[in-house]
Amino acid sequence: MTPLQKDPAKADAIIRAAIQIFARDGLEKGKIADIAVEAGIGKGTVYEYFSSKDEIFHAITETIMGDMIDASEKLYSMQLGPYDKLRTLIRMNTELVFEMGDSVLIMTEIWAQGARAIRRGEHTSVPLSTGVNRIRDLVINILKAGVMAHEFREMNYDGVATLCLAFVDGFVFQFMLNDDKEAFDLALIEGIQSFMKGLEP
Amino acid sequence: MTPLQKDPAKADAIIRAAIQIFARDGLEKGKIADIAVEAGIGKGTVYEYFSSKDEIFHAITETIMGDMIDASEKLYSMQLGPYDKLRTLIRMNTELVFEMGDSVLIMTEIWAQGARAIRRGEHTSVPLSTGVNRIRDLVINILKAGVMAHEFREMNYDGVATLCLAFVDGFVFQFMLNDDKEAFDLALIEGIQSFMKGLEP
DNA sequence: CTTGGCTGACCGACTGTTCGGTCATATATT
DNA sequence: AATATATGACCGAACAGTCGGTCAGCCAAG
Repeated sequence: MTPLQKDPAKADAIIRAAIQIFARDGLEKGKIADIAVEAGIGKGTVYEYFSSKDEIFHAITETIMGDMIDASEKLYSMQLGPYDKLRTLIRMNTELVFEMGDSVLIMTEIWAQGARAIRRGEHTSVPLSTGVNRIRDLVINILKAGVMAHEFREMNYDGVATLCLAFVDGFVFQFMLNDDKEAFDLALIEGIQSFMKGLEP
Repeated sequence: MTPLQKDPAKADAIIRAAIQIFARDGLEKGKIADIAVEAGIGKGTVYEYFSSKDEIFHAITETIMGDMIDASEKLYSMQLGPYDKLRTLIRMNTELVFEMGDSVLIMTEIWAQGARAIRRGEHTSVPLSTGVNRIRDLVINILKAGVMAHEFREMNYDGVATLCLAFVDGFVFQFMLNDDKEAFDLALIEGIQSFMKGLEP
């Protein structure tokens, strides 16, 4: 949370180690002690950089979401037609998430955690939502541009944007239980083709 | 695990209570003591019916997956064309999962747990996989019938089946953070329409 | 000498599981 | 019918292990 003075590289090392450990053992079962060992520092030092386990969760979420948003915005600003832009965005994000490998497990749990927080009325402090909405906005803009350019059919933008994000999450979800990269690639090609066909005029 | 003599209604009550508590507090933070209170029995009695917390997870998974499989198989055996059958299967499952409400949070965590078990090499004891595969088989059969009847285009069955399951998971995932039922319905209609259009010849 | 980043032994709260005992009910005996 | 006996479901206090977080001191640098 607090911008740390100290050694920012060490904060980074802690985050990386935490991702390792939490992915392997789960958010609750993952121990601070193990994170410290993985990061090659003492347990107490972890608390010099993060004030609690929760804050580490928070930092991990921002790190991972940040990567996705950066990649998406970079792609968005490229010179590409809406059709190709959307196709690439979906493919890129899906592969990005898939290749996060074990981090996916963390995001899955953090997602459930966020959903619980929302159900409890704590609509604040769910950085997930803001991140997802950022990408959703990009998608909607691409869709609108595509309709304008007659590359896409008329549509309900919210519905299709949801479908689009659902595609990414759902696809990765399917392969969490079966990380056969080859099958993933095949399915992804067919899936994107089918999805894009659904948007044709 | 063991088929219990004793009062089966009580085992059921425990499962129901456990779903409540785990959905609210999470798989790890949900306490056996709270489950007992919710079920209106003593803490010790829980262990007369289930030998461990893990076994309760297991039972919950089978209960929920069982419901989904039953509904899917029932639909599958109905007299309907492939196009309508697939459309209905997707819609039904998506709504079923959405309406599980808080149980979705449990399934999400169990999914991550299962993925971890698989990564650890314990390919057994992941009832999730068998359940998912059961439904996937139904989908593939419907797709094949549809291609045969020229209701669907030629396709890679595995890829589209994955897309189909991804649709359900992903859609619900999107609405975990935003349980606006009206928006959900709208998006679902548009999503299914778009998806089905992608399968047309 | 002083500063402050670093450390790990330690503490205390927490919770899954156990187990000896209670009690309602069923069965046997008179 | 009334009483004695046996059964096993039920209970919750106690236990034992676990872990997040703290803090008193160490050590390297200046």
